[in-house]
Amino acid sequence: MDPQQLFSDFLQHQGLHLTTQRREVLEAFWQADHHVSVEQLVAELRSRQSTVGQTTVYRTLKLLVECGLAEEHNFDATVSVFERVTGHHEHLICTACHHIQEFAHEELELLKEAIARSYGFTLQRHTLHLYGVCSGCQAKESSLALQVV
Amino acid sequence: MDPQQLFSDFLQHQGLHLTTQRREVLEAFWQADHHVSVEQLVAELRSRQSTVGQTTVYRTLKLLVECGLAEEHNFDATVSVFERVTGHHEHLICTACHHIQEFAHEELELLKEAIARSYGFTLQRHTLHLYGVCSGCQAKESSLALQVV
DNA sequence: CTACCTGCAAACTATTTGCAAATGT
DNA sequence: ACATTTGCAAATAGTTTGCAGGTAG
Repeated sequence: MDPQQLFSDFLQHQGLHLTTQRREVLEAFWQADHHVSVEQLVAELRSRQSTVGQTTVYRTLKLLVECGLAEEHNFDATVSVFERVTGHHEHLICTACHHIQEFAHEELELLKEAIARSYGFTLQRHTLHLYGVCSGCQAKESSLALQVV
Repeated sequence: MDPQQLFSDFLQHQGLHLTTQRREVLEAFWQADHHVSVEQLVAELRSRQSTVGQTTVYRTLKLLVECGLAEEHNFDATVSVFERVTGHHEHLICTACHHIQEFAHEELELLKEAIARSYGFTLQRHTLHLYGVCSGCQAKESSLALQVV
């Protein structure tokens, strides 16, 4: 479904207003990199001649999370990053270059359901973060090691 | 292996000093709840008549993470919590009462290794967080629903 | 004796909030 | 009309850092 439509419906249902700023934030967010921080999103908006304040970006992203269009992640850092929700997937995070590789895994989904059930938990959501070094950075590291030697 | 011994060896190897404060922090940390925030650990130390400052607790926990005795987690909150490292395990987090249930799962470990390998990643560590409602809170919620009705 | 450590206070950073003016329905 | 929204500036909260005096090796 069209995200603008979904957002608009959500706002109406909550008695909230669909403002120019909220439309601009969603549009920029939806077209930006898959993972953006508030700072990055503000920069993107500025480059689009939008004058939306950073406070509004924070508040709008919170709304987008509420209506299920966005997901917030912390990974390792102190800044939160937001990603648009399309389907569920997990993350492989390179600790060297901070590249994020997404992946989905059917078997894992089933496993996780079974585990939660066995502990009497009703699952709401989950995050699987695999931290490691990606192939590109491994190549760089080994050539660096040669130089040092 | 004895954690105090491991810590002592680690410090010596790094040319750092084993101070009274560092010994106290490790001891309190090792005996405290499985998951503690800095604030909780300081409170625990105070109740033991220790006068260690909170800055030192932050710095010592960082050292404990470096030498592999502690792990830092953020879960959903803004505060970091630290847990002592014994063996690897995952976390089920109750979003209602914030209870944390730990579990280990052999099959999952293998799966995760296979996934990382298939994307050319060399795995360093990973976190699987399952968020949901525990059985106790589900019971409370349903009785609450009856009252409202 | 020398480099490391402590703890206070101040700095820092990401995020949140109060409020007066502006805006959507 | 009227509640909601905006954006600035100020507050907040967790964590980090500078520094002067103290301590381990």
